Amino acid sequence: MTSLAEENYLKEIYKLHEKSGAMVSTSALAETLQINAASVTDFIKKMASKKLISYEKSKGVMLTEHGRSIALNIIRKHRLWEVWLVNNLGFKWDEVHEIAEQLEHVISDDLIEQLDKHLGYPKADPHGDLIPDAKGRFIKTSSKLLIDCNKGDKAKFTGVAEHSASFLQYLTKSNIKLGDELLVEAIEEFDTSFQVKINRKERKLLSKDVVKNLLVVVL
Amino acid sequence: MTSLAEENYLKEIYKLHEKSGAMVSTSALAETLQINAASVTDFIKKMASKKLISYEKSKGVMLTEHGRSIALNIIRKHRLWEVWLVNNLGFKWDEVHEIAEQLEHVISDDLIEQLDKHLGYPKADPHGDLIPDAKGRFIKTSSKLLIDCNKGDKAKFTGVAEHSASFLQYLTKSNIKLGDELLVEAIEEFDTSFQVKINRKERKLLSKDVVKNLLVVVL
DNA sequence: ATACATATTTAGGCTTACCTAATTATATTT
DNA sequence: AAATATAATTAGGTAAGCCTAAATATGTAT
Repeated sequence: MTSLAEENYLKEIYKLHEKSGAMVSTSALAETLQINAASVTDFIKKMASKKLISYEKSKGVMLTEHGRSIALNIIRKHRLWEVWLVNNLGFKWDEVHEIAEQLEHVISDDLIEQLDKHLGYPKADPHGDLIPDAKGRFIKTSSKLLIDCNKGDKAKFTGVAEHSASFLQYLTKSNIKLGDELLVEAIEEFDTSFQVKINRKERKLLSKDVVKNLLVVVL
Repeated sequence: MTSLAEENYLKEIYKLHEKSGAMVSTSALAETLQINAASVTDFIKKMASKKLISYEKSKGVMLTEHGRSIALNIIRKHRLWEVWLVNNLGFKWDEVHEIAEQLEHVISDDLIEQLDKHLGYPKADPHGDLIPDAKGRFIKTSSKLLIDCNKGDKAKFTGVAEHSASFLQYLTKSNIKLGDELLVEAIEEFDTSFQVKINRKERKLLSKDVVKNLLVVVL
C-alpha cells in the first residue's frame, strides 16, 4: 500500500513539522532524506495526488490526517524496536537508530501489538521519545529544555533533543542517564554553561550545546 | 550490496536445489517467486554476471560459493527470527513465515549475533529446520521421512517437509508436536496410511500425505 | 525423423524512485 | 525598485525489476 520511500518521506515530514511547527520545505526534506531537491519536488507531487500530504507549490508540504496517521505508525514501530534492541538485546542507546530504521518498515499489525505487549507497553524509547499508541495518541508530558530552566531548579532528565551518536556517547561517558535528577546550581551568563548536581552527588559543568539538548521535567 | 530481489532469488535457488539436487530451472524459480519466466531469465543473467550464480543457457542455474554463503545467511536470519516470534512473542508455528520473510532482509551482523545469543543459540527453527551458523555450517543429523520407516520403528518427530499453514494447523489440531515419540504400530499397504502411537499414549491414524511430510530420527 | 508441446529466451515496454542541468520563483540586499 | 542570492520547479534521463508477445530451444510422442 505505502512504499518504503513514501514511509520515509512521511516520517521525515512529521519530524520536521514537529521541530518548526510550520510547513515543511522541499530543501529541508531533501537535506534530511539525502535526496536531490528536484527528486523531492517530483515525489511530493505524487504523494499529494495520493492525499498523503497537502502541497502548496513553492511553499511546502503538510501531512493530511491520513499521512499523519501513517507517519505516527512508523514512528511507533521505530521506537518500539529501539526499546527492544536496548532492553532485550543489550544494545547501547547510540547503536540502535540504523537498525530500527530498517525494522520500522516491517509490516504486520500483529507483530507490533505482540512486541508492544512483550515490552510491557513502554511509554518512551531509550532516548526518552514518546511512543504513540496504535491510534497515534501520545501521553501528555510537560518537559522542557534544561537551557530554559533557572538557577535553583530541580529537574528530572527525561529525553534528548539531539540524537547523534556523539552526543549520546558524550552523555554515557559523563554518566548522565535518563531519569537522573539534575539540580541547577549555577548558570554562567558569559557562555550559558550550567553547573548541575546530578542525583545529589556528582557536580558537573555542562556547556550550552549540552544543556540546550537535554529535555527535563521540573520537579 | 545485495538487493532484496537478489536475496530472494538466492534463497529460493538454494531451497530448490536442496529439494531436487539438480540445477534450478527458470520455470521452477518463476513459479516459487511468482515472477514471470522472462523476467527471471533477465534477472539471472545479471546475477550470473555478478558471480552470485552460474548460469547455463536453457539448462538452469546453480549457486556459486559466494551466492551460497549469502543464501545461507538469509536462511539463518529467517529461522532465527522464526524462533524469536514463536518462543518470545507467542506466535504459532503456522503464523511466522510471512513476518520472517520481511525480517530476514534486515541488515546488521551485530543484530543477528545478539539475537542468536538472546535465543540461546538455537539449532533449529519452530518447524525443525536447522539453523546454519554464521559461517553457513549446519549440525549433522540423521533424519528421514516417517513414510520410509518400518513397522515397529520408534522415532522422534523432528521436522516437517511441508510448511503450509494448513499442514501445520492439521498437526496442531491433532496434537502432534516436535519432539513427540512416534511408534509405528501398523502400515496399511493399500493406502500407505500409518497407525502410530504418540508418546506411548494416544493412537492415531496418519494418511500417506501426512507421513510423507513428517521428518523423524529413528530411536 | 517429424510433429507437437513445453520451456526458455529475446525484444520492446512500463513504473518507481532517483539523477543533472536549465529555468523560474521567492527572498534579501543595495 | 533593481540586482542578486537562494529555493523550487521543469525537462529530460537512468537503473532496477518487473511485464507481454514473439521467437527459439528442448523434450516427447507418434
